[in-house]
Amino acid sequence: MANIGFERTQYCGLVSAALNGQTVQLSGWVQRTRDLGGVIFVWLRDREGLVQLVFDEATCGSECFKMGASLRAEYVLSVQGEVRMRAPEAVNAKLKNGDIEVFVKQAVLLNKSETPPIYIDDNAGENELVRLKYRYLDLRRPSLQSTLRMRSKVVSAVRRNLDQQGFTEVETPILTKSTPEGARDFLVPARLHPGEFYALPQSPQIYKQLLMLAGFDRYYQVARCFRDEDSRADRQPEFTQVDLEMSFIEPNHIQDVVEGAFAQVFDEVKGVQLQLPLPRMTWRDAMDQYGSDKPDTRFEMKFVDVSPAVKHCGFPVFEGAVADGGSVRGINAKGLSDGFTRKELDSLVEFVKTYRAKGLAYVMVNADGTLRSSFNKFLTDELSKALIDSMHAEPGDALFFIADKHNVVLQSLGELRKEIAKRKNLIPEGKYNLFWVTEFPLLEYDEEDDRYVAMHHPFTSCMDEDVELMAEKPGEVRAKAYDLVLNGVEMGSGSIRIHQSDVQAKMFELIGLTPDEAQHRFGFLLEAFKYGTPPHGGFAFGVDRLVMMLADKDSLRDVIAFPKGQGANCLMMQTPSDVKQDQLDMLHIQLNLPEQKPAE
RNA sequence: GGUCCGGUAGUUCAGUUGGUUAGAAUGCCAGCCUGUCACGCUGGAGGUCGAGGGUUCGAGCCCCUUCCGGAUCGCCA
Repeated sequence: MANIGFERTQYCGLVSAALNGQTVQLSGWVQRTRDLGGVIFVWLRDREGLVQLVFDEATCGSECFKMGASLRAEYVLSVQGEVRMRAPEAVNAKLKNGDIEVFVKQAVLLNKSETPPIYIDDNAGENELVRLKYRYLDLRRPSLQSTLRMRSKVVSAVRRNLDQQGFTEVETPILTKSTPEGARDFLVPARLHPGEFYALPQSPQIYKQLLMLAGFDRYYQVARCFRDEDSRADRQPEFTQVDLEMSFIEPNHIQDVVEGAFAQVFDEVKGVQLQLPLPRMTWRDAMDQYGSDKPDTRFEMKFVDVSPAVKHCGFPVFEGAVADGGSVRGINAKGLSDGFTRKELDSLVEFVKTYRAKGLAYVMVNADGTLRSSFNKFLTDELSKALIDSMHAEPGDALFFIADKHNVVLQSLGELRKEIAKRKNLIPEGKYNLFWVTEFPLLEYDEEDDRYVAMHHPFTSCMDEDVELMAEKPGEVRAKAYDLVLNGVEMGSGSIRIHQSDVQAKMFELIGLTPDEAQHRFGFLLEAFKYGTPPHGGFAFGVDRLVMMLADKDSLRDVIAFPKGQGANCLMMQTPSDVKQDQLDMLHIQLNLPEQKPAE
């Protein structure tokens, strides 16, 4: 067998009828073989797709033919051969290039493979454990390949867009300082400073503000961020965001920049033209109408506050909630009065209970105008009229109500709204509702700690018109903070920052940091702010989530090459892992592990 | 920290009321086959039923503990 090397002339998936009659060299992995005895068909795969090889003894010679018969799945192969049209009856319409095949003249087996534990096929459904353990094989799948290529295009589009708008990309440290607010930090011991630790950044927030102070004016970074919190399908401990910051800027201008970048991404990656400027919705409206600061506006079912109508209705559950300072709100599932079986309704009751709602009340308006409800005993003529009027209900509608404390009502009814839309297919496909939620509260009350905490982060400035509220009603102060929301998912958030040292100090005080603590944690920042800090603000959005939405995936694992599992671990590398005692000794770290159960 | 789902052949799964030697498909191995394309045909190998303990004459199945994976509430400024 001649040594033909392995450098390709073409990608397998790109061989087409246009190359008919030409000799090509292809390199890739064996997808599948069909040995018919006298002729062997082999699908060869590379990043661009498949092509059918034909091993015919008359064309390739006996030695090569014998090798062809020994091929197995995932063997690495390079072949030289002639592209030929297939006979019309032999065309495979399922292959992109199923009208041609490559008659092998020479071949070299570059590597063998063990029988792989997973099939390299999008339709195969191994469980997550196997997929993550053999991630390098999982990544051979066309869907993961195309998603990661889409991700690369997204980041490229963002970079080009921001570069064009005069931004400078600056890298900031990964080894940084632990911050008391917010998520748990990942800590890194400092060998040269026994007993002291770096923290991995939750975001480059402070660095980018210092870059504004330093006069860069427009900064961005594709930044890796870390949070030591429990994972979810849409939350990884390690993630990537596009982080940007601008000086001498108003919120509208930052939003313009971000919109421009998103428009370019949607255009280049999906061929979708976004209508700019994007719509705005205040946080208050979002909460009142959808019970969420990241509403999914692809479908209706907006909230109606029926508290005034039911204040004295005689139904203890409704009356009680209002009397306790809570509320009663409802949604109208149009035309679905017959859409729910008894069992489904029960499961919806259970569903809202996971969000701490005590129950779910419903009224079905039958086609003939009669009513079926979960609280018939209390549903007087007067109450039904009040509810039907407030909910704008018509025959055929299904009304759902939750009565509880405000935040419980908002969250549980908001989740119910989404759940009903999902179950009843009320969400239109291929729609991208991208918009801003503005005027977030500056602070929210943390009942557990009995203090206010920053809703966005403690560097956020408040709206000028709300400054006077600060002293007496801090909970009502609105921030110059804004989120970007896509189809009910938070894409990113930003704000105008505090740029005055005294205001920043006051903010730390407001969220319960003693002056000593503030000085210890952020003294450098308070000092820096004294040296001519320009007004500035910025934004950051999650690359992983954006790609997840664009690629229509349900899990971040599908858009990250080497993701962590639920336990923030890596099944492939077995991380985290223990370390040698001398490594710990060098760091002056002594383990204090919980007692192991004795092995039985 | 809580709740729920799952763990049986390399893989995806079935396994009835607790009852003989734990099955199917696919993959794998061997043989046959010159137009397959999820090739076909014949034969074969392949199992710590996640682990430990208990109940029982008898456990994949019931009970307890535990490990692993996933979803989710809390948490995630």
